[in-house]
Amino acid sequence: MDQTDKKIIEELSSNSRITMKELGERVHLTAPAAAARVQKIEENGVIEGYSIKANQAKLGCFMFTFINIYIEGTHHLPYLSFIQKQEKYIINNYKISGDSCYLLECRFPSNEALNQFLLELNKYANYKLSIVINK
Amino acid sequence: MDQTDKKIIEELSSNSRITMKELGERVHLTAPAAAARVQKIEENGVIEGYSIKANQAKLGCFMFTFINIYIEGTHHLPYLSFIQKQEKYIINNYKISGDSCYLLECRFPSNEALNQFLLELNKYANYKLSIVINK
DNA sequence: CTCTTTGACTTTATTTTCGAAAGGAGTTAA
DNA sequence: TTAACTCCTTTCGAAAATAAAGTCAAAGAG
Repeated sequence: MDQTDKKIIEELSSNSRITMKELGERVHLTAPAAAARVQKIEENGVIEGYSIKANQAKLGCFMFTFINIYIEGTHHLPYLSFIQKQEKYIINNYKISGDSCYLLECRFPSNEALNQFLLELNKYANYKLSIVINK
Repeated sequence: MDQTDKKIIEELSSNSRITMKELGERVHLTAPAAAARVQKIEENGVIEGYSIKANQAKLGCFMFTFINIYIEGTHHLPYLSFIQKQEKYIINNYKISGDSCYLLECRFPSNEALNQFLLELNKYANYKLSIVINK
């Protein structure tokens, strides 16, 4: 993991569909050399996958939210199995140290979907809702 | 934006370095047809970019945090210009409705970097720190 | 000091993919 | 019917990826 590898990760972060030839040029390598490095970085688990940045609003999900989860006592399992079933709304469930137990990153297609979700969620945990206005 | 387009976005979300030929096969199209659709989706702004999922811990950033930002009064500009200068640590700055004004998503390479950042941050805003233990 | 090994790179050659162009099928409307 | 449009496939030359072979420098052993 030298400077060239870091540059490769930087370049792929900003555009992962770049060709190996172009990537090579940007880090002063030939295409095969760049491809070999990328493969090694993948094998080391530093690159876990290739994805897109999608505009959620244009995909019909105009509500982007963070939900702090508060669970009394030590029975986290009912909550955890609940959110596993709700994967279509949930982007990430962070276990955190601090005020609350978890921080849920979610998106919803409508107010109704959000409302329904919160009603269900309330059976398992208390929450504090934050709606993202802007990035 | 029909079912095929949604499938394309799904496939590219899970692997954006897939070839147009393979993408086409997965959505029952030829390579040129798939490429044409992807281009349209890009032009519509639904796909904003192509990126990687990098393992932050293996990149040497073992502290992943959320920081709730509280600003008294209406002078957000000093804070906003401060975080623009701190881009190397900051993944996202969400403007939110709810308890706090902003939610900062950050990663730090060390406790010292975090400490230094918080000392600086405190000149512009009050905060509440949450450290991510697990995803 | 010389020989060998190793690792990272380049060069070359082959296979695969891309991307532009042309054309066909289905739909809509005059 | 014909024209215009959309969306697709087929075709083919250009570009990129990939595999294989060769180069070079550093490190270690005899």
